[in-house]
Amino acid sequence: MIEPAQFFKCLSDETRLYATLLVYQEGELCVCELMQALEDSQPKVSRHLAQLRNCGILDDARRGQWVFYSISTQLPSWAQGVLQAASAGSASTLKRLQKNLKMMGNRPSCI
Amino acid sequence: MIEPAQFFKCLSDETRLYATLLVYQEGELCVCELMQALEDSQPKVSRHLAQLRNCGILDDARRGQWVFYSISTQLPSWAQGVLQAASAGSASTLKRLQKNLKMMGNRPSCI
DNA sequence: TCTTGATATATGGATATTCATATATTAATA
DNA sequence: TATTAATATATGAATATCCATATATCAAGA
Repeated sequence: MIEPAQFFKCLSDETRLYATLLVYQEGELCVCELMQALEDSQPKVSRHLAQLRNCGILDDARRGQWVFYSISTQLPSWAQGVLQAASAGSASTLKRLQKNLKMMGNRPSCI
Repeated sequence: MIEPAQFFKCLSDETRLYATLLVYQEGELCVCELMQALEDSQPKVSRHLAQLRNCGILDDARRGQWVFYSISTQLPSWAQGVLQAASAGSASTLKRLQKNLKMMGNRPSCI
């Protein structure tokens, strides 16, 4: 079970925060979708996702060549409350990142 | 206005997290009360409080020889939502720290 | 079914930077 | 002068990021 301070440390990095909030909003996203949305390099995104997975914030599941990330089913409800509040606090940034996502062609989620 | 990632970075340290939650629960506390509650050294507590003040999470007010800290009136509501959720996630630790506080003699708040 | 190449993702190593803490000192108030 | 609080400095630990490379999957074609 994740401790509050560790949870906040994970969300203290913008890449990890927005990756988490995007997954929270969208349900699940693969690495290449998150690269597009966040406009970041593959190794950078991958490393941060690994950290979120190791902390128990995200689950991963491979389907074909893609690895999809979703909010961990183990995440306690207080932490989901934090994500809800953080989404409100990041509304304008999230809107921009979700626009990046929509502009992406050939999204694996749609196959 | 504090950004979500910066806010979470501030709460990612246990001293700052619990100092903030204690102030959130108690209304206001001075440095020496927080030292007792957190069982930490004065410079350590002071340094973290300065950081919380600089980030706009806490306000400070000197009354006589004591400096009292309270939740900033500028703190946006999404951030207060996070503190509410974090309090639930830290319930057992908070209970222990508040016990330390109650055991303290000569509390400035009571004068 | 065995390559070959393309795409997707993860990781090792190197480096630079940030951060927490301890100790010592200073400032302010009573 | 005693108490309370803030700050300066040094040090070690943690962290982020980059580049290069490794692994995994899939799609074609022989």
